[in-house]
Amino acid sequence: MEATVSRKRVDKQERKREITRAALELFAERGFEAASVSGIAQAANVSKGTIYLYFDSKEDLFFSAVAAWIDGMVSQTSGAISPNLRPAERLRALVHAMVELFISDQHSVRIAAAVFQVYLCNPRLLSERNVTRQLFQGARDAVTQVLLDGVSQRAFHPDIARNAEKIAINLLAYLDGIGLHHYMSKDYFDLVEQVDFHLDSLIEHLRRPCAKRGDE
Amino acid sequence: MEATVSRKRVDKQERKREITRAALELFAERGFEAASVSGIAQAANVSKGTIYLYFDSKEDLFFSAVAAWIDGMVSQTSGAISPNLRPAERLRALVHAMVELFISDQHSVRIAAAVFQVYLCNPRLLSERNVTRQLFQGARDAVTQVLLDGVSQRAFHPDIARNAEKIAINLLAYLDGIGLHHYMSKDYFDLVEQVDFHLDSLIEHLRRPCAKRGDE
DNA sequence: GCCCTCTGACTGACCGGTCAGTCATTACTA
DNA sequence: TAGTAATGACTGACCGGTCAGTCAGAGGGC
Repeated sequence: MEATVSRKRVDKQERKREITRAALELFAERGFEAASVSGIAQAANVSKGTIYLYFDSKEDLFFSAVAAWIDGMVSQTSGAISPNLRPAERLRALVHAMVELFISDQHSVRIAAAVFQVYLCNPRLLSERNVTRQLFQGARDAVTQVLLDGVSQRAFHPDIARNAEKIAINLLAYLDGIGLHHYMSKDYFDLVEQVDFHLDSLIEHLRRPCAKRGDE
Repeated sequence: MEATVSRKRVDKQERKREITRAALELFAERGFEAASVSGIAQAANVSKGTIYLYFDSKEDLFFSAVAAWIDGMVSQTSGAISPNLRPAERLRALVHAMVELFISDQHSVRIAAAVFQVYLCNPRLLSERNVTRQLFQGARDAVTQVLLDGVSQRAFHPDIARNAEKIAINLLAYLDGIGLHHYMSKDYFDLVEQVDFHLDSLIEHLRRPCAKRGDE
């Protein structure tokens, strides 16, 4: 009865971890909606039914996978924080370490994007998961502001003025994703190098509505 | 024949614009996958079949909607750019104006997130739409770097040190989305105000794995 | 060691529902 | 009437989630 060690085939914790790992992989690769539970089951070498022995729903699986990812990041970073620092300093150090880890992890951007979009598209989850609306809006606003302020500060700061065009075009490309493709199909870095020669046609192109595939 | 004013019911361009507008609304609200073509048709007051008279596929509709959104932003901003500036300066001014507009548009973050995730989850599109892989990776890296550098710079810059905790907790909350929810169910802003008193338990909480719903 | 019982982790066929996309039909104008 | 724009019922695929049934192996009696 007591001390029930691993009984049958595989340790339940281990199996749950395996499913979680496969899920995180697929959620990061395809996003929440496009990642199917069947696909995750296949990747974890279990049947779809098994997933539902360990998780209540796809949503539960998603947040469990993200939580496991966070747990991993936190355990990797929090150990190195000196306990001698004052609390506020320790939090700063923790954030700094997590940012470093975040950058070094290939999947981080995709996972963060998936989490962000799931919350964006399901405001209901904010209350269901005890995340206050103010908190989320604060986070969203902070991300937006930091993203945009950061870009504009970088783009216009004199110290990095020589990279301004590169960053600006990156932002434009990020913003439209397609609007510049007819222009960008030429070598983009060549464009940047010769920016003064091409800018007129670029802006001219931007002025015109994007008339892709002709309006018949 | 000439000056083809509204012929049948509605001008085709106008109808296409209406569908595009409804699509952008729903894509922004629910994301690419969760926004259904039927729903978009309903929001545009047309039938689903009509959508396919104007667009080849849902994907085509999505990128057309985004392109229209970009066209709108560009036409709103490019007109104000003085032609007397040197080309590089004009590009900077254009970016600056677009950033301003981006911030002021409620849907911008959601649309950008959707575009970003669609590209993240469908690398195939990068080549199909003549967006070079380098360009996209550049954009992604720029966004990531700017996002994280911006957060850490802000958090650690002495001028804004008094907001550091707020921003740090925002970042943590953004990163995990759920890991802090048991903590955050208390008033988050109270926490920030009394950060020195709560930080120890916060970090203690972060150290422990998130054991939600018990592992049985 | 052997056999039998019993458990529970696991399976995969199946369900109701939704999706993107199609096309025969209708509605309407010129 | 001729011709086109618009429709919405329909299709086949796939979705998340369920559950009756399977079977490897733990455990107990001898």
